[in-house]
Parts: sequence; structure tokens; C-alpha cells
Amino acid sequence: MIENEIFRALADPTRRAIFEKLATGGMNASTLREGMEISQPAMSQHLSVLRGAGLVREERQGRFVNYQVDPEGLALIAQWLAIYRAYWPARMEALKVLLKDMDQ
Amino acid sequence: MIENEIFRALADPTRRAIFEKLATGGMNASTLREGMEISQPAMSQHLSVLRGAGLVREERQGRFVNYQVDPEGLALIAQWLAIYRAYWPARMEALKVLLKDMDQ
DNA sequence: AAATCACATAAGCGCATGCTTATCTGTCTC
DNA sequence: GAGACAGATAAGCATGCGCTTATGTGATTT
Repeated sequence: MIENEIFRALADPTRRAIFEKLATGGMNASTLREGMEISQPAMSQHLSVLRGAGLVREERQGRFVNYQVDPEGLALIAQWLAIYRAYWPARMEALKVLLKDMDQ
Repeated sequence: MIENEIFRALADPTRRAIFEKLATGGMNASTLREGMEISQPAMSQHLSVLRGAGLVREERQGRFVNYQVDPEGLALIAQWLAIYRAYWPARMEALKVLLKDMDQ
């Protein structure tokens, strides 16, 4: 069950930070590590978890590995969330705007 | 940081099951426990975590405590997710429908 | 007020998780 | 091919987490 791996992956703040940084644009593990106080093995392990959850894709480029956000994982969260749309407050302007954007 | 508590709360499959059951309608802890193989203290602890994450509200009713989904937590996930809308695949029909609904 | 019921809290335990250091694999450069 | 570099994997360790049993608290019933 991948849904479980997604939520578990995002439960760790360091992993969310990595994912969020990656969302600004694809980059390799070393670049990703810049500015973050995290060891190389730790980064590698986190990326592995994110990859297993379908939140991140990897692509070998010579001796670098380029990582980027994988839409699949995000889509699964969105679907999970959509089930509970009845509970979202009507005043959620940000989401409304989002939906308008998508509807075009 | 509550965002962290939300993701952590949802990372546990038992807790997601409780939340999902609660989404079908508010009920007290004992009713919630029916059909789920979970001890009374475990249920109480899970509900406490969900409450701390803003995913669930509680309301004393005599010697029962009625629990129900709290939209606040869901809204925060939705907002977090919305940041990454650029990555959502265009073919996400379910979400499109959802947005249309909300836009009315 | 005594017993019962719904639920919360406390304490302890086993296992998962995230980190560390050390080492391995694969690719590039010279 | 030897060294350097990017990254993965292994092993060990400390902490966190979810469970259990036991007990506490507040409300209801008789």
C-alpha cells in the first residue's frame, strides 16, 4: 500500500524540507545538500524513502544523479484529500483559486 | 509547527483508519472502536494524537465524548498540497471535478 | 453513596526510525 | 589503471512510537 509510504515519508520534517527544496527545481544530491545540515548518507537514505513513496524520481547523469519531484505521489495525496472535500471550509480561497486554474 | 503533527498523525495506518471512519459521521470512542481490533487505551491515545494535529474535534456529551472531523487539519494539508499544484498531472479528473464543485 | 460505565492517563516494553561511521559501487579525469 | 568524486549500502546506536496492563477521573444509574 503506497498511500502509507507517502504519509510516512512526509511525516519526517527533514524529508519534507528535501522534497520542498526539490520542488523548486530538479537537482542532484550534492546540490540538494548545500545549505542543509545533513550528512551524505542521511540524504541518500531520505531520497530513497521519498523515491519509494513515489514522491521523487531519479535519473543518472554521468556520476551525478538528478532528482526531481514525481507527480504520482502528490496525486495520490490529492486523491486521498479529495474524499474529505465535504469537510473543507468554504472560505478556503486559496484552494478555490487553485481549482479555477486547473479548470482552464 | 502543526503541519508536522498532521503528517505524523496520518503516517499511522490505524490512525488513518480511525479518521476515515470518523469522516462517515461523528461518533463516540466506543462506537468508533466497534469492528476495529483495537484496545480502549490505544483508541484514546490515537484520538489524542489526531486531536493534537487539528484533524479531530471532541465534545463531551454526558459520559460519552463525541468525536468528529475537524476541517482545520484538512485545510492545512490542502494548502500544503496546493503549493505543488504545478506538478499535479493534468489528467487528474477527480480533482478537477472537486474544484468545479467548490467553485459554485 | 456504591456500583458501573466511558474514557484518560501512567508506566513499561518491543520494534521502527533516523542518525552516525565505515565501506562499497560506479563514473570521470589524468 | 590510479586517483578522485558522487552516491549507495552496511552496521550499530539512541530515540520515538504504538502497544499493553493497570489505574485514575468524571458522569450515570439504582
